[in-house]
Amino acid sequence: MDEQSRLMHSHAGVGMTGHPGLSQHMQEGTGGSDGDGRKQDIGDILQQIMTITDQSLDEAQARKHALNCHRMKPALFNVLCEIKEKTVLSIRGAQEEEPPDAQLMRLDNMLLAEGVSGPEKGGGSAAAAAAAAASGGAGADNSAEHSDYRAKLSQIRQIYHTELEKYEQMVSGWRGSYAGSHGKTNQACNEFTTHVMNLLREQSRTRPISPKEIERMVSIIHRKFSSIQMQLKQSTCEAVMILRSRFLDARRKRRNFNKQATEILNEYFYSHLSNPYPSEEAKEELAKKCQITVSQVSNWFGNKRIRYKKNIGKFQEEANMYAARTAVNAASVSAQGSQANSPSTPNSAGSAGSFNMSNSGDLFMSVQSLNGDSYQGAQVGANVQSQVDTLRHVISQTGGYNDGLTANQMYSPQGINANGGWQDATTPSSVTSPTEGPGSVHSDTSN
DNA sequence: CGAAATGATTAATG
DNA sequence: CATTAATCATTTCG
Repeated sequence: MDEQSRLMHSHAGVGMTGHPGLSQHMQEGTGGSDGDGRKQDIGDILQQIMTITDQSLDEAQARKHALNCHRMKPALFNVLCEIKEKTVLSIRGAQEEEPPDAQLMRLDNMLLAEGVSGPEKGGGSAAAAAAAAASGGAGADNSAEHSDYRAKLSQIRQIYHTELEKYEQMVSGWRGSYAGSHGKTNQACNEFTTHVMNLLREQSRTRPISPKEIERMVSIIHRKFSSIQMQLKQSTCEAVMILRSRFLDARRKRRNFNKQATEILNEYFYSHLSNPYPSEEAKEELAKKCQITVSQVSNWFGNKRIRYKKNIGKFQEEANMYAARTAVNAASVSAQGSQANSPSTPNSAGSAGSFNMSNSGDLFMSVQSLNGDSYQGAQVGANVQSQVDTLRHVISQTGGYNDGLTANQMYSPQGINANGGWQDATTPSSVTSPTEGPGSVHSDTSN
């Protein structure tokens, strides 16, 4: 205590030099007669301040009042404020500026994108109703699956908003373009700030507290609150991410297509085996028939192609089955038009046995070019092609005469072809059956 | 229950 | 942007 008072003393002495306010007060206070008396006064005041907390409350109040009324008080107060200001500034001058939160921006953007911080569409309790209504509208299945997700999301949003409101603060000039809501009511923060300010003001009567310091205090509070806010945003983001991965990852809610849909898809696949890449329209058609989306059709074909190619043997049975079925269909439908089922085809798609695509590709090419030249529409080409595909299977199933050809022209029992797939098959322009050429194909198929 | 089947996602590719 | 290949997560099957 003694030590401290001496310290204060010396400080006061230092501060006195060149302090207009102090000298002014001094003059009017003591009349400027003797310096020792003034020092004595200051010492007394300081002593009283230092010991004030040791006293009982009533005593302290009385002493406080007395001190407040002391003639030296304003001057001393100013000096102390100034000293404090200086020391504080020297302690932490530059490191005030916090890093301009790029992360906060990211979080905020994400929340906005996720529909959490955006405009509330169908608020709290109405969320379930909204979901229900939506389920009535488009894609009942889809929305029904998502309703749970939406309910949970709106729950998160609600919590987020109520919490945010508490910590929201009117940061006056904090990134002008920043999308946060500025003018919102800010219960907790404002409340707390006001409380602290009142407290400080109250204390400032007996304790050296300058307006600047109050300001700084407020800014500290605001920073704290904003960091809380950020934490809130962060955990909200986390929650949303978890929710997303739990509900929106379709892998978790996979349903097998119904049998009928699979039949349709397989039918198409095996009847277009040489080029199982449905056009956009074809995909739409299939999607409609199967009651699934176009992208599901795409997925299906993607999976099918890759899995077929990977292990043709496994699909042999299936292939034959569908091929036979569609072959029967084709035969019965266009029985008289084309007796293409005759195995007399010279090139015979000898490949058929192992489903080499290069041969079929050539065949396809020739048919296509033929169509291109002639008046026939593409439709015919497709028909022919699909029949050829199915026939190849029938032939292969029936077994017979293709072994030799398979042996010398065929390789890779497991591979589609050496080039690796359907894609390449259509590209080579050279016709592999030089003896006959397109003409034979024409005669074979359109006869 | 474990393995196979299967629909969806992802990274790489042209 | 469509496809392939690898992979994931689920469903179905034995």
